[in-house]
Amino acid sequence: MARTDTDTALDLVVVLARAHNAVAEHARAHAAEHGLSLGEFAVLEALYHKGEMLLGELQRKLLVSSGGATYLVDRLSARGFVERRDHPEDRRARHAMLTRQGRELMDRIWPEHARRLARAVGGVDHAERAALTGLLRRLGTHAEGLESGK
Amino acid sequence: MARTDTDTALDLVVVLARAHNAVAEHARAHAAEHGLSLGEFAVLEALYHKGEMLLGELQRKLLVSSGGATYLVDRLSARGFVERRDHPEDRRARHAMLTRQGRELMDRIWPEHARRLARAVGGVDHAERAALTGLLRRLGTHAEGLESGK
DNA sequence: ACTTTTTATCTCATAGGTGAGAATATGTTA
DNA sequence: TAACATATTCTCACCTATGAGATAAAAAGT
Repeated sequence: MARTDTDTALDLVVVLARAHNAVAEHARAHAAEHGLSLGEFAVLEALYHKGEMLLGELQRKLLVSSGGATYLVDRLSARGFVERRDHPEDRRARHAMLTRQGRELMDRIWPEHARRLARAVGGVDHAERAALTGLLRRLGTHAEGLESGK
Repeated sequence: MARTDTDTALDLVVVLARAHNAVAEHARAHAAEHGLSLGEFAVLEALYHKGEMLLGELQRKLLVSSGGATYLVDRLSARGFVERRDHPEDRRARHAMLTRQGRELMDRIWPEHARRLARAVGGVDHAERAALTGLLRRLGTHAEGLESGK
């Protein structure tokens, strides 16, 4: 029986989900070793690499809801890794930025995190990785561009 | 400044997550149109294509906790799409299976679901899809095989 | 100026899922 | 048989994130 385009598309969706889950699990496990959820780690990582960000920027970058951004920054503030700062010109807006503690934490754990992710995707070699990244980028961009209805 | 293997690995992790999220969002939106969460839809789909399954099999296939499997089957039972049935030989175990209603629901909505997923991954053509699927399968298998610690 | 619309964050009720442990059944071993 | 280990589902307390609405500020329109 002939395999249709739809069949191969569904296969792709399945392996995409499995691959993502497997990689995310490594990230989750490492974050958990330091008492952080994946969302919390993602906030720290974003601030670590971009400096300070508006909550709304965090929200869009991490693909969480507005309530979610508030929640994550609250939790990290309570533990002293992040602090809020009022925006100098727009009084609606607030920055989130790493505290010294937060920066030290990331100095300590980020290299290992990166190493583990590199190991997690180590099943494909350098050249394959480049091809895979290109195809996934195109796939993602296309899927994001479609209206979900239709 | 030279891009290291680690850099390309991190790029891959990022686009993998974005691609997966974008595709999953289409699935989520379609399931929601029929009042189903993604987890609920996944249960129906599994039972639709595999016939009846033990709750434990569902749990492993859907990557949810034992509590999660119970919860999902509970909700679908309450709406009459799924029913539990005792296992004939192992009295610890229970099957979940679609009711006639559940089967009719899936007859009605599955083709459209498949069509939407095919559209969502339509950014890459047939040949690319085959390559992508192969690479992702290898990536996922490798990542699943690694102990999360180390 | 005034009104309206948009933008940014926060609050809160709730959905959805986790994971430890209970309850029960089965399999294994002294 | 008794004791123990393992397997399966279910219960329950809890965690994380959502989304609608509140609040407030800024921007745009009249």
